[in-house]
Amino acid sequence: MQTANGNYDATRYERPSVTVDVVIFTLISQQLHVLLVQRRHWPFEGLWAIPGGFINMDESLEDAARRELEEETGVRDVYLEQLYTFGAVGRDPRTRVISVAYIALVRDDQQQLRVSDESTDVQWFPVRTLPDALAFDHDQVLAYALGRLRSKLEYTTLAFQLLPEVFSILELKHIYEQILDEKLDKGNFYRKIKEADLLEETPLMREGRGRPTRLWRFRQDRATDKQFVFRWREDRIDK
Amino acid sequence: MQTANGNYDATRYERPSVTVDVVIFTLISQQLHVLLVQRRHWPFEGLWAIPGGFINMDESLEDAARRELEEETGVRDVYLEQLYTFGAVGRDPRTRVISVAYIALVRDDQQQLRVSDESTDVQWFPVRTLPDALAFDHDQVLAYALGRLRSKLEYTTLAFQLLPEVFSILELKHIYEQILDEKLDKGNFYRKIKEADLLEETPLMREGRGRPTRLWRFRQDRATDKQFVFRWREDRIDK
DNA sequence: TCAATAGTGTCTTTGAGACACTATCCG
DNA sequence: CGGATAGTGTCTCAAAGACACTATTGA
Repeated sequence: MQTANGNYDATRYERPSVTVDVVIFTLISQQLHVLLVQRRHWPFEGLWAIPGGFINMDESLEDAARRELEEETGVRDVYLEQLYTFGAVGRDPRTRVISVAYIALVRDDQQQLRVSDESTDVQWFPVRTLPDALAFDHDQVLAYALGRLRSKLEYTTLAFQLLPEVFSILELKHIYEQILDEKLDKGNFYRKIKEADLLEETPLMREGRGRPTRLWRFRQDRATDKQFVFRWREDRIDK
Repeated sequence: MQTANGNYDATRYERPSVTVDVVIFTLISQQLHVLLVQRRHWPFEGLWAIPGGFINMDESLEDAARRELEEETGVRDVYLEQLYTFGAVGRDPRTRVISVAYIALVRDDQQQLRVSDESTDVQWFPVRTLPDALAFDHDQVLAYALGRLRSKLEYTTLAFQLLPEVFSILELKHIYEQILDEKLDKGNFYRKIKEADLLEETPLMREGRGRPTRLWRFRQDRATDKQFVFRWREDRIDK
């Protein structure tokens, strides 16, 4: 018992294993992708899985998530947020495993992928074309993560974690469209994002085929203190 | 590693303890209350704590939450929802403890409180007058639970879990006011709740000092399939 | 009758959504 | 000039909020 009695004995109870799993999202050429590792060993040998691993006794859950992420995939410097804890009996055939799942958002850029000796491969998958079967209950974990991501976009500045340092407003709109999976009106998007006063104009422009576009920077200061509600639909709610 | 290698050995890693803690809310005479237990033993002997305890190897997290809740407090038949997992190093002086926290909502009614041998007392506290110090990091857990509860009220039918079978619309309004901690307009509340079509009229009336009031029942069917967005303010968002 | 509580109606303001318009580049 | 992309203006409609009004009871 956490409310234990005086003669508490830490070894009295059999203990489950605790892991952290990290669902990592990024944008690659404007498409939302998720990072998976291919398992080298039993169980689920050869299947793709969400990266993760056992926690150490002297690190917090979030530290464990960062460490595992780097060890298994080489990805660093991510935005991390706890998602949910999965603890069904039998979700891991080896032993009882409680898994604390995290969402990570990274800027595409040049994350240097690395394969650990636990895996045969590490790869970004577009969320629209995921492998058919995933190891463990990772299909559920992934679905849950996607749902949460979509829902949080509408009322947080999470999407900015996926963008490079400077970006155009229409690029930002494109991300929202990707993740929400619906078309947004250009004019309304401009209005809404300007009103929110979350962006800072830079002197930079980017040239393309038509009219050059202004580049903006995300105002870090507003990010945390001011909540950003970006709600075009009221019916997409994270259960 | 969850992505373990072929010669995985379940005993290779030292394992943390895993507990579930349950923050239980109810309404008592229209005030929001939370249930705490007073610890009989070290550590934090004599301090109030959120009820909880170690999970068994053969039960899911939610099952564990229900079991602990009943064992420690006698409370049953609750609405349960996972809140967050707390895992800071040193949050429990005995050993490394990962705690999966749940929120529970119960109808006041006649929950028969019971004191387990782990505790010297079990008591409902109004959320506005909580004990100064709580055991472990339970003040944080509780604050987090309250934040979540407030936020979810605005876009779910959670509040109905706190109400008796039949109730008046103004009672419902009162709950919202309690939990959101702001006054709501009577007319607007009537409009909004009627439009949502979540209530079913009963033939019952309740007499009081002035005009008698109609009693309503919550339409279970609408509860799950239809999302209820009850948003008067956009700025109260659960981080 | 009045005090007390329940419940309705209505005006104003805000903001989302649709969509047409203007701007600036290249060729 | 026209095609392509960037960015603005404006109308409409629905819903939130403020608030005044009516209804029904007991004393």
